[in-house]
Amino acid sequence: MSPDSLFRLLSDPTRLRCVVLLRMEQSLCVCELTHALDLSQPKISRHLAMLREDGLLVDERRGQWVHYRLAGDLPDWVRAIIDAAVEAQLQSGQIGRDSLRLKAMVGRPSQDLCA
Amino acid sequence: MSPDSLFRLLSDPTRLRCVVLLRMEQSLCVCELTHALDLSQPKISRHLAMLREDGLLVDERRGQWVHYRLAGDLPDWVRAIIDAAVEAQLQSGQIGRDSLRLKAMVGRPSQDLCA
DNA sequence: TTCATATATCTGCTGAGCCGTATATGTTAG
DNA sequence: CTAACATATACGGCTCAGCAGATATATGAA
Repeated sequence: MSPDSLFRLLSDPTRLRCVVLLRMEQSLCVCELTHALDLSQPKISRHLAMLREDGLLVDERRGQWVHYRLAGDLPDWVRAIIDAAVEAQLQSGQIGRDSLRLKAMVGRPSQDLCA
Repeated sequence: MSPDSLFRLLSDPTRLRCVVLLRMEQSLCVCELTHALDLSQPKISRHLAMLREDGLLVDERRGQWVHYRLAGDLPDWVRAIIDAAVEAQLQSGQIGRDSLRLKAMVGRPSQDLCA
């Protein structure tokens, strides 16, 4: 993971929102992210694939669902940048809107309500 | 300065190198950056203008030269991201190459050798 | 003024990146 | 098996960011 790669990845608002939300929620499946960000499934899936291919996220299939989370072996400077992005998105209110939609989602696979 | 803006700005390798070098050197004129990054003057100037227009850099004319430096009123999360980028570029060796060319430059306006 | 240097901007072009739609793949239930 | 759901990917189109090269502007010296 080079600085160039990370900043290129985070330069897209959709990818930034995914990364920041995953940093806060530990792990989310694609349908949860689709719902939280209020975007189409192929769009979310495509961006998650980019983040995965560059090693920023890892995926894990649990039954029908594929859960994504931040990779565990990220360098300190990557974590520092992500944490600063979380702080910034908190101030901008972007996270508020996204996590509000996430909490309002019914039947979330991550919440064992139907998994 | 929104997170989206900052990451979009830093997603270009040329802009990232400018910001990181300015973070380390405090203040540099356009010709020093052109020399250090070994890129064309119009290219450097265009990228500096983008960074200035979004408030990340400020410029100051001193005679023939225009010096750029990081803006003084940047939010903490912006500084945190820039500092992490410096750390990352140090590890990647990118800074080494750029500042080596900078040090090798003769007649640097910032060094009072000819200013 | 005229020349030299430093910086900024304009023009035209090309490729990267993003999108929506459709479809393929994988999983589970019946 | 088929149907329903979740996810991934392929396809085609489109916009825009970045580039090189030329030129404009600003400052200083002679």
